[in-house]
Order: sequence, then structure tokens, then C-alpha cells
Amino acid sequence: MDDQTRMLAGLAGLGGLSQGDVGDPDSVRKQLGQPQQDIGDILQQIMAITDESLDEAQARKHALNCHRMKPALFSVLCEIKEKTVLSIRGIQDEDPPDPQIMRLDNMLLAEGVSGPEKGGGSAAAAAAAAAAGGSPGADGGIEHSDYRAKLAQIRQIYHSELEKYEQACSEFTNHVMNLLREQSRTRPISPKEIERMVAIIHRKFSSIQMQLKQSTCEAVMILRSRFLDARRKRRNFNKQATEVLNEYFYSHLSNPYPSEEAKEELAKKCAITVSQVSNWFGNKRIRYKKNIGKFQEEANLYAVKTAVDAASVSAQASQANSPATPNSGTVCPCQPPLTPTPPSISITLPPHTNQLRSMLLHTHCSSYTLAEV
DNA sequence: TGTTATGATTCGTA
DNA sequence: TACGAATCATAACA
Repeated sequence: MDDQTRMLAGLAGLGGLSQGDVGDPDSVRKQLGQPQQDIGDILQQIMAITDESLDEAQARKHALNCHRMKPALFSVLCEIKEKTVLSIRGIQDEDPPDPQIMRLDNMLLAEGVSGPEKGGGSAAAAAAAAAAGGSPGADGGIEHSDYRAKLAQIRQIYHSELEKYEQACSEFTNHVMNLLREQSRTRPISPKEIERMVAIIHRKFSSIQMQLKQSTCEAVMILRSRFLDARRKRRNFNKQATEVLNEYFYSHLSNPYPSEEAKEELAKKCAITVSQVSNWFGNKRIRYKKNIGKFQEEANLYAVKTAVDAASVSAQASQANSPATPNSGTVCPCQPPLTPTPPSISITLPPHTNQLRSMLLHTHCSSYTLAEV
């Protein structure tokens, strides 16, 4: 007798036993000896069970559990089921880690939604602020804290939902396991099958978790884009910052290319970023070049201002160490009385300064700047 | 509401 | 990679 026939015989034998047959070995042997019994009859008997009262069903269940052939048949059925089910599902059980889940996990970790709370959100906010090139001003601070607050909200919702899902998963798993353990007394359910069922439940719940992670990622992306958009809004630099930048620009008109150190210094003074300083000088150079006439007044203004500053420093110095010496020479002498003698300064200019040099030829103070160059 | 000013971005180049 | 040039987007102002 092959496995299939034995299983059918087992089902037929147990299902076909009447209450009167239970406990009667001869009757069981008689039933088992008829493997070709019509399956229709078996189904009929199974369906008939539903018509029985609860007491009758309980009694039948008890009778089946107590039947002396039950352990043997049960183990045979378990064995057959194990073989067939494992051969079908064995390969599917070994799931590789889902790359999408890994991506989502990494992103949530990077954004500070999952993982340790301290630093995560603020680091992401700082990164977003840095990406936007935002200034650390008062508004920036407000937006920064706003971002963190919103991120914390998302984080809270995410963890709360995750906890709910995990709890539900655990409860449902326990429930199913108890049910299967209970059922395993009357039908062939091996521990491995229970494990598989648990794995199936976990897979279902992890797919729900993935949806949650996806939604959270989307929320973070939306928040981040809004935050970045807000930072992209152009804000004029404050007056003091513009003055500092202009002072540097006009006092270095012959070579308005601040070094990295100078940019950092200016950035610090103006409370802006180094890239903002670079942007400012880039814009200033091109706009000055395009319309020198328009900027002339401004140039004169800053030249006077710088000259006055230099003169006061010089006066202080001459008071300390007489005799007096001329000023440092970084001032454009658009105002001749302040700087009677152009200083001789040797400056190494970058190649592109040729353009600026030609540009300066058209300014009224070009003689000085060219002499300086 | 139109214009100008200005900070930021993009793209090509040396 | 820094820079020039063009352009965009928006603040500031008349």
C-alpha cells in the first residue's frame, strides 16, 4: 500500500467509524480493509458531522482520540503530510532579506526615524539645512526646530504603529499556535507545520510593516522637501553682512577673489556660509563688471569708509610709533587726498583675472589698480 | 503691480 | 574645482 492509499484508508477508517464501532478492533480492521471505499461516502460522513450536536461532536472527538489505532494512523499521516508539504514549500521558506525593506530601514535610520532618537533627527535637519546652504540665523533656528518637531511627530507615530503591529502579530501568532496545537490532537499537524504557519503570519505582518515604513518614508520626504523649499526662499543678507562683504570687495578691487581662509573669515563675520560668501562674490564680480558705472558711487563710498578706517588705525599707530607711515595700501585711492602715493604691492593673480584687469581699465581708478597689479 | 535688487542655481570652461 | 555667465525666484520698493 502506498502512502496515499494508506492516508485515504486512515481517513476512511477514522471517519467511517460509528459510535458503536469505536473501541472495536474487528470493526476497525474491517474498515481498514476497504481502501477503495467511495470518497463520496467519506465526504458525506464528514458533512454529516456538522449536523451533529455539540455533545455528539465532542463525544465523537473523544472517541477518536481514544481509539487505539489513532496514534499509528496519526503518525503515518503526519509523515506523509510532512513529506509532501515540505517538498512543495521547502524552497520558499528560505526568504532572502528583502532589498526594499533594507532600503526603507536604512533610510529611516538615516533620517533619524528609527534607531537611537538622540541626534538622529537633528543630524538630518542639520544635513538638510547644510544642503540648502541656509544661514544659522534666527529664522533658520525656527525652521530647524520646526523640522525636528515634525520629524519627532512622524517618529512617534511610526513607533506607535510599529508597536501596535508587533503586538497584533504576537497575539495573532499565539492564537493560531494555540489553535493548531489544539487541532493537532485530532488532525495531523506537525510542529514544523506550526512553525511554517508562524512564518507565514510573520511574512504577512512584515508586509504590513513595509507599508508602514513606506508611508513613513514618504512623510519624511515630503517634510524634508517642504523644509528645503522653505530654506531655498531667498533672504537678503542683513545690512551689516552686506557692508562687510562690500568692504572686502572694494578694498580688494584689484583682486576680488578671497582665499578660502578669507571666505571663512567673512562667513564668520557675516553669519553666513562659505558657499554663500562665494555666491556673493561671484554675483558681485559679474554685476560690477557688467555695470561699473552703477557701482561707482558705492565703490567710492566704501573706499572712503575703508580709507577713514585705515587712517584712524594709522593715526593710532603714528601716535604710538612716530614718525607717521602711509596706510596699508589695501584702499582704492579713489579719493586722492587720502592716499597720495599708490603703494607698490606685488599680487599673484589667477589667470581669469585678466578679464577683470581689462574691466578695471575702464574705471576712473584704473591707473591705481593697474599699478597695483 | 511692475520694476529692480539680489541670493541661488545651473552649465560650460579653463 | 573655481569661476564666469546666464538664468531663476523672490524680496524690496516705488
